[in-house]
Amino acid sequence: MITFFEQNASLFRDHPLIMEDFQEIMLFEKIPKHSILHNEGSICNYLYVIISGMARVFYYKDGKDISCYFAAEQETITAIDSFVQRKRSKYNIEALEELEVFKVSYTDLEALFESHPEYERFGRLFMEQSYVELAERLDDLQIKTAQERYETLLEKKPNYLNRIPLKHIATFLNVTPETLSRIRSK
Amino acid sequence: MITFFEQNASLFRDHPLIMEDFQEIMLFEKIPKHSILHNEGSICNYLYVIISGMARVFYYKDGKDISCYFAAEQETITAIDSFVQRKRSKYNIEALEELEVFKVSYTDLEALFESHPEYERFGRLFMEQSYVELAERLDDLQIKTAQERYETLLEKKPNYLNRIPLKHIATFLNVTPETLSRIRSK
DNA sequence: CGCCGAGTTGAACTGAATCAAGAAACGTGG
DNA sequence: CCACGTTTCTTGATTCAGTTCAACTCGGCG
Repeated sequence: MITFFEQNASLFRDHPLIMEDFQEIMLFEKIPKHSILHNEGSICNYLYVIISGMARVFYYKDGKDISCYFAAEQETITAIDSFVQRKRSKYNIEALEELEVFKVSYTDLEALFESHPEYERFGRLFMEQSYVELAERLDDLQIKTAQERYETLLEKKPNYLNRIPLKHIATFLNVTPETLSRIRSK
Repeated sequence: MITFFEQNASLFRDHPLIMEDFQEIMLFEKIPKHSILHNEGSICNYLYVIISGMARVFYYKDGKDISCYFAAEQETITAIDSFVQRKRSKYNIEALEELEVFKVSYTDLEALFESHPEYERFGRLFMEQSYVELAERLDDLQIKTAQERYETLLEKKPNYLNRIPLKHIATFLNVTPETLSRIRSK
């Protein structure tokens, strides 16, 4: 978890002591490769902070499996639609590698926000950061060619390409596996 | 501004009295049609809550004007990358109609968060909501055809189509004006 | 009026999808 | 540790959704 805080160090500038309370509501867990951490149609009650390993969020469109988010060490993952809005999720979460995570339940997190409102700040800054990253991905998808999207991913997240099956990278980039293969053979 | 709070009523369930402090830092402003509220390359210091009128966020890719966000009554608009991260923005904001807005400066908002940390909650919930909406748009862009993207917009934001020039709708949906025209002629 | 940008329509073109088939990598059980 | 079946990845040929280019219409505004 320390790495997670290092990663988000800027968020804690003003509240260096914040870690301790937060750590109390985190549960360490080992999760085997290929496990499904969350199933679509149910409400997602956990936010996972990844210590080691890799996971993805995906959903089904006309029976096809579409990846829409990956997370590795020091990153977080959850079925955001459900976790935040407390409704049934359209997303699934899968462990792409064996995972070591700290998980935080929605209930505990809410309770923490209630009892220690100073954590709200952390929550807000975290969401702001996430929003900006998502907006960048959307811009990429909106205007870049398949080739450019691949290059952007290579640049921003080089390690994804070694660790994630190409078929998932393909749907993430919104190309077919065939096209991705052709792009890569250059 | 009342409408803004009605729109986001759920956010205020727990803090019904929150409006008053917040209103103090809002400045009412009338902005003529076609004005540029924010220019790329500068830091965006304002969040605008729209009371009447319509605005858009856009940027340039290879000299082409690409719209990536629209906001109408009761919605908010800012150059999010810049407002949040305090860096030069890649985005511009333009009034598509004459606007009546309340604007909130970053400095005042930060000061409010500092002096009344209970507002952080509002900020967090607002960002969560925004994030989920953005994620939906990203999913649309990732897997839907031009036709489907148009239909989704029609369904979610029917009034956009009467009020926004089609060339902007086109770039927003990531199609050419020609394609949008053909889709519509059915 | 006449101009200019916005929108439409048609024809040719192209980036990426689809379909198909083979090669390589993976994992499971013997 | 190997054999075998399954899945993933590659490569080629064909097809198609959407782009590009070009010409024309319409509506607003000086």
